[in-house]
Amino acid sequence: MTQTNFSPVEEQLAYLKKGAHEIIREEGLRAKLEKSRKTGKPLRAKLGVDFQDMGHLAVFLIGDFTAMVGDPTGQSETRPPLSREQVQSNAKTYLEQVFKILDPAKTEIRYNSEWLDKLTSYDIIRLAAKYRVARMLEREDFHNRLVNQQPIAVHEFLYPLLVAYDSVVLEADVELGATEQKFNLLMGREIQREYGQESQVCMTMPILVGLDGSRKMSKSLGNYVGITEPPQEMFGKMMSIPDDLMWSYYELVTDRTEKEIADLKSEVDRGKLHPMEAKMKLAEEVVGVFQGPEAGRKAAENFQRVFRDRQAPAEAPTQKLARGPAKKLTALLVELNLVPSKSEAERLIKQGGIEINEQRVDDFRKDVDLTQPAEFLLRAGKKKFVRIIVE
RNA sequence: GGACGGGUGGGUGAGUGGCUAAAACCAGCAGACUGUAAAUCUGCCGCUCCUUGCGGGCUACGAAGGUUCGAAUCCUUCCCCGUCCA
Repeated sequence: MTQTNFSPVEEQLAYLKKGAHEIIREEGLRAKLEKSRKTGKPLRAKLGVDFQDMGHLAVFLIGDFTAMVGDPTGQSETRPPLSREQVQSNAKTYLEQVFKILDPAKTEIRYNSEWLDKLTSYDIIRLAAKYRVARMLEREDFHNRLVNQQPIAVHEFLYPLLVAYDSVVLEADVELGATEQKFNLLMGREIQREYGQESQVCMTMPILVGLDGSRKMSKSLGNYVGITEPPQEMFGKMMSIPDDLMWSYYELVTDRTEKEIADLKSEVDRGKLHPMEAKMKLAEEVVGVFQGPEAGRKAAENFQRVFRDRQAPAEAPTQKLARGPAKKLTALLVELNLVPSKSEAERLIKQGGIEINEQRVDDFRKDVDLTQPAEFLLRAGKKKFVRIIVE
């Protein structure tokens, strides 16, 4: 796991700075990088992709304990505590996604219940004694709620302390987080010092704005692209973002350098490159990052066929059907899971959303002949295609 | 412990005895349009059956009972949530 030949410090630093919003403190980071280069000991980064690329060790921390306690959100609301089962199933999904970007060999997965479960009341009170209420209230969210007379539960004060304590246990050199996590990250620095450790460097990264172009990307807000989603889906979602938002995605998600991005942008601004072209490129690259370049290219081609040229996709999923008596089209649509109910199927047909072999179907009472072998392409709505084979 | 307020379709939320499968908005879906799965416009938007009709049946307004020809709407009990006071 140890790796002795790190790149020169300045090189590493430059790479790491791309996409980072703020580094507290850059000097500290430089010092740590220098030390690690000398000793050949990789830095331990609490959640860090880029660090891994530089040969350091990423520690992916799953806050299973804190999730069960309930997280304070930025929405000035208290998130409900999750059950152990829920947390476990979430963790599984996280890891699935995480390993799309992190190299498992250079990643350490830790669950914070591992140590937090063991803390005694005594330990917790001692931990709590290391921080002041006034400092706690510096956090904007707490401050606002206090001023507006909205409730703040005591455990919410504990939460940042525990997050900070995680850094102590992990002996983190660097912690990465979204800008909104800055408070927690900084707290890690102070608490580590209290426990006689060298303070971690905090790197904050801009929050990725969701597909709606205004709120942060979040699964619960439903404006997200899942990184395990099928390429087609991912591509489509990327195409639906507002044009202006492209650049931030280019910066945060793709490997392009800032200069490349600036060049692209100026081409678009000068009308030399069509915004749609730029966005397609983006979508292709984003898919490429998670699913491989090949998948990106295919998704792009497919998108052009289906949406620009309005043709059937190159390859539609196929469904085999056993031969049998003729069947109502509506029933068939439900059976194929293209539509949730027969009523919905009827509506779709009435609205002209069903095509068989590129021919719009307008009789919702139509029967589909299944008595002899056949093959046809069924289209339901804009994006669902199924190649049916009756055998 | 006390005082109020509230639980309605995927979400917000109107509706206080029939005209309500339930306003409006959002989300979703389809069609048109478009550089796009954006924006805009139009339509749809519980399930199901058929003889596809301003058709029939079923299910639905926290839960269970009750009053009534008829209840999301009135009564009873229960469960849950919120705010304020202690």
